[in-house]
Amino acid sequence: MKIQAVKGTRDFYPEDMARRNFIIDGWKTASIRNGFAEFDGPIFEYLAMYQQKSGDEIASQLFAFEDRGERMLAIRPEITPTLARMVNQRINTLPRPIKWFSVPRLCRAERPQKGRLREFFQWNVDIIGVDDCLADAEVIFCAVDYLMAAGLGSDDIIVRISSRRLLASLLEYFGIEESQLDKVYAVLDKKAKVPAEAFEKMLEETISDADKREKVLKLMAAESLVELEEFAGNDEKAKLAVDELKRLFEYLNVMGITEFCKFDIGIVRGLAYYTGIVYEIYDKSQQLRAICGGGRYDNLLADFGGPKISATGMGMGDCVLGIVLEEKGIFSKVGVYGACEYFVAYADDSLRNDALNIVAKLRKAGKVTDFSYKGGGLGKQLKQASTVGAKECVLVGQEFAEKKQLIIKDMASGEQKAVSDADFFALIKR
RNA sequence: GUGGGUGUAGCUCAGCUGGCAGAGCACUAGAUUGUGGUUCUAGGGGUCGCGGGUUCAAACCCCGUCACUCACCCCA
Repeated sequence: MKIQAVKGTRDFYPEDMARRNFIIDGWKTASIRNGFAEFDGPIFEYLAMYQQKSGDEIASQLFAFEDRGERMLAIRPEITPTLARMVNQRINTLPRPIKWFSVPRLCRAERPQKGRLREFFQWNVDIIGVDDCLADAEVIFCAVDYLMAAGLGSDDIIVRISSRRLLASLLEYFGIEESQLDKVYAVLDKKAKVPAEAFEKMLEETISDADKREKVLKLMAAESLVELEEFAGNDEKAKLAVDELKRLFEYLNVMGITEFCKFDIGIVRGLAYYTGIVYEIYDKSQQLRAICGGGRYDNLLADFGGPKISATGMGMGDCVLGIVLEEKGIFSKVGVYGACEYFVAYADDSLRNDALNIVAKLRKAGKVTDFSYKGGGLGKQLKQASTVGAKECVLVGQEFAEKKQLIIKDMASGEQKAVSDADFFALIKR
């Protein structure tokens, strides 16, 4: 019976693994550079933990199972609940602000499509215990800092930023009832995804009052914060929300990433738990789904039985990001075998043990070293050295047997020189 | 959950009106027993997704089925 990989999963052959590591190493380095500490939790948790937040409907998209103790468990579809659980458990002893990151492997039983699989990696960066939008600015900076380090610029990506609080207060100010907000959000979220006519029709079905609808349409056309101030009028809540956004953009400006950032009132995000600033990062071509999404979720810890402490964070999956890096040609620079520093080749089988001895010495000196099991002529071995991308070859030939001399060959230039093995290892050790 | 597309060598795919199962890349070996990348030559590798039907004859036509994939729905 031929077994194949499960739908929506990936096999990571060495060349794929090189790309995956390129992404994940970049994430970790950027996180640490920005002052975040790494955490992780178990790969499965109680099913109830995810149901509690997301409802039964979401449970059908979980990989859930029962263990032998009749516990209902689920493979983690996100790590935020685990983060909330872990922080709550030690809330009184953790120094604040809590700046944590994680790169969990996650599973969601959805229909796979471009940029979305059933198993993937997601970089999460969170700041807990800071009310000020400076924390939001720092999370955004961290994401942009990574993307820049990976080789993407403001011509490639855009951070679209809005505020749930602003939208909620303005909609309320317009006279839309609070109970209707979630439905309206769902429609507004479609603004950039459907044609203008279709959008207006959807809005018509949701908001019956033509006057209110007109206001909402005008609001959605707003392109700057200045315009929003006019909408807010004298409404205190709306003004506060606009002020917060203005402060956020000021921080982003001071941090020098304004060119990446754009106010976009169409950013709503489907997730119910966002409470304030929300944002998504997109490929500039806009052909792909979001690379990254995040925002403020001030009720999260409380929802999981903890104190009411504010939090903000973002998540970035490896699937869409991988497509973008591929399209921009960034992956082509990621080598698979590039690490091999020395390849030791021997001219004759009688020199094999000498070669092996040299291999061992090089490895003990910390050098990435390889050699041929088969031997069979220098030509063969040099070919193998090329295949594994060796930088230099150490040739062990008759001159080694006679006078302990090695030939060091630079594989890029082809130049080679003879040195005594004592000199060679003295050079290596420094 | 809905709709489209595709299943042929390890990979990417060609295969006409039904008539011996193909190419490129990759792999292995040789040209080259003390010098790699290039080149040339040869070789290995197939349940044509699976099951049934039509036919003298099916990768090709028909029916069914499975898998993958793309787009919707949804998106924590």
